[in-house]
Formats: sequence, structure tokens, C-alpha cells
Amino acid sequence: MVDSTTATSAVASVTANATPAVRIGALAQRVGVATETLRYYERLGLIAPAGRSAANYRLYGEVAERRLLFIRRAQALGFSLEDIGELLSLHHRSEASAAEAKRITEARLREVEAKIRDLERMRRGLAELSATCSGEGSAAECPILASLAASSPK
Amino acid sequence: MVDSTTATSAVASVTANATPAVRIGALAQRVGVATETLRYYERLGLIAPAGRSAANYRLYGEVAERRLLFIRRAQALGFSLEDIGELLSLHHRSEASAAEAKRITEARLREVEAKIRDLERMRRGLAELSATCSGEGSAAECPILASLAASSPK
DNA sequence: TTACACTTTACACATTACTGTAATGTCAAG
DNA sequence: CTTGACATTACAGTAATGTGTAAAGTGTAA
Repeated sequence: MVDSTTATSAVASVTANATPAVRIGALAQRVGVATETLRYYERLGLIAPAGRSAANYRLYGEVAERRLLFIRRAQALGFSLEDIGELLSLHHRSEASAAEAKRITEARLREVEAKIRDLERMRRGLAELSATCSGEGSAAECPILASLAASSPK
Repeated sequence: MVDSTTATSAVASVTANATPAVRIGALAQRVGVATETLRYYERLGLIAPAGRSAANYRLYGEVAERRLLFIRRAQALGFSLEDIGELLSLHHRSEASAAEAKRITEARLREVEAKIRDLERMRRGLAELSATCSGEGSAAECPILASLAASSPK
């Protein structure tokens, strides 16, 4: 695809780096996100290119890729991008305390548990509704619609 | 608060109605939503005023209130406003079939179940993370951050 | 009558996490 | 030298469900 050596050769801001610098499209492909997403994350302060090419293209090293994988793993656990920003900041500020990370994790855990309880209530309600309706007959006879229209939510 | 009799007396489009017509603010208060929400639902085609006063104010009867309660009950079960529009439409079109309502209900049930499964996975992951961290020490030693930064999500 | 609450319309903004567009510049290959 | 893929910036739009605002008109209580 793209040979990054020519680009890298013209770079001033990237100090001698073992891993070759890649441009945004290459990095995006490696971690499986869109290039727009990477620029979006940059606006949010989650990632930044290691430097710029002579043509002002963003150049990323291995650090950026690890950071992105961190983001993706945290997202899979339900952390918001805002949470993730905090976690990343803790991660590189060594004076930060582990207690902070635990606090964020437990807050998210409680939110997820609350959401599960809500959904469980919905699930039971929907399952009951579904069970009452044979699917035969007209809408006028449908117990689902009758139940929703009834004065008490049963 | 507001005496609706004077307003009602000037109405042409509301045909002789047993229940007194109320204005948007009164209806909103009765069902516990904001007036803006009622206008929004009207734009979506979910509710409509029974008529208008001489001053062009929306006037609602009992039908609107029942419809709103239908909407709120359906929302509590996780139906989207779009779903709700379909359900309401089924409800007043008598030639519609009960099977339609059942189909919508079961589709929503499956979505809710899928969401619960996702959240359960997150809950387990978060609980594990939380358990690994005592909350003591610096961020550099925090197993939560270490785990998120690790190459394999463990 | 004056003050104030309520209504109207049309439109912008909030949230979260992107996604797309326009206008323009860069680069390797044929 | 042109073509096509890739990059840049800045800004608008999406989904879902509302919330808020402005500028104007209307209704009611003191």
C-alpha cells in the first residue's frame, strides 16, 4: 500500500524512532476504525500523532496504536470516551492513584448494573405481553394493545 | 389554575364533548410531561389536539390523555416512539391484525434480550477488573490500567 | 389597566460517538 | 502528466428523544 519511509525521511518533529511512522489511513486500518474517528479522538484529546510529515500529514508510532487498543478494550467494557480519557490520563501520570481508576470502574459497574435491572424489568413486561397474544384475530381483540391502552399497566 | 369553560365556549371545531377540553399545559401536567414534548409528539404524529380554541390554542379531551398514557406505558417497556406510532395506528385501525402487534412486541423483546446479554458481558468484565484492584498504591501499579493496556484483553 | 402566566410558531441545542462533505493539497504509479 | 488514492481543515449531519429559545399573541387575576 503505502511506503512510509519516504514520508518519514522528511520529518523533523519525530525524533529517531525504532518503529516506522504510519499515516492516519494505515493506523486506522490496523486497529479497525475510520480515519475520521481518529481525528475525532484527537479533538477529544485521547490520542495525538507522534509528529507530522513535511506535507503536514499525521504520523503515528507504536504508542498511538497501543493507546487505541486501550480505548477499544475500555469501550467494550462500556466506558464512555470521557471515562477513557480519565483512565488514559491516570495511566500516564505516575503520581495518580490506583484508587481513582477503581472509582471510575466501580461507578461504571453500578451504571451497567442499573441498566441491566431496567432492561430485565422491560424483558419481563414484554415477555408477558407477548405471551398473552396468540397473534390471531384483529387488532381490536389483541391483548397487547388492550393492555397498553388499559388504565393500569397491569 | 385555568378555567377551560371560557375557552371551550368559543370553540367551533370541538364537537359537543362530555369531557372538558384542556389546554396543552394542563394536559402536560396531568400526565407528567413537558408541553414541548406534547408538541413534539404531535409532530411525530402520535397525538393531536381534539380541536383549537378561538385563539388557536390546542384543546385536548380525554382521548388524548388515554393516548399519552398508552405512550408512556409502551415507553416504559422499551418501545421506541416509532414502534409506538405503529402500535397506536394498529390500535385504531380495526382491520389491522393482532399478529402485527405481536411481531413488534417480539422484535423489541429480542432487542432487549440482546442488550441484556451485552451488558452482562460488560458487567462481568467490570466486576473482574474491579476485583483485581485494591485501590492502594499508584496508578502505575494499578491492575485495572495494566489490564486495559495489556496486549490481550485477558 | 397592568402584570404575569400561558400559548403560538419556527428553529437551535443537548447527548454520545461518530460519519459525511467540501474544497484543497500530496504522492506514487502508469 | 495525469489519475486515483490518500491527506488536510472546518463544519454539518445522523440517531433518538427530547429541551430550550425568541418573538409574538392571548387569557386571567388584582
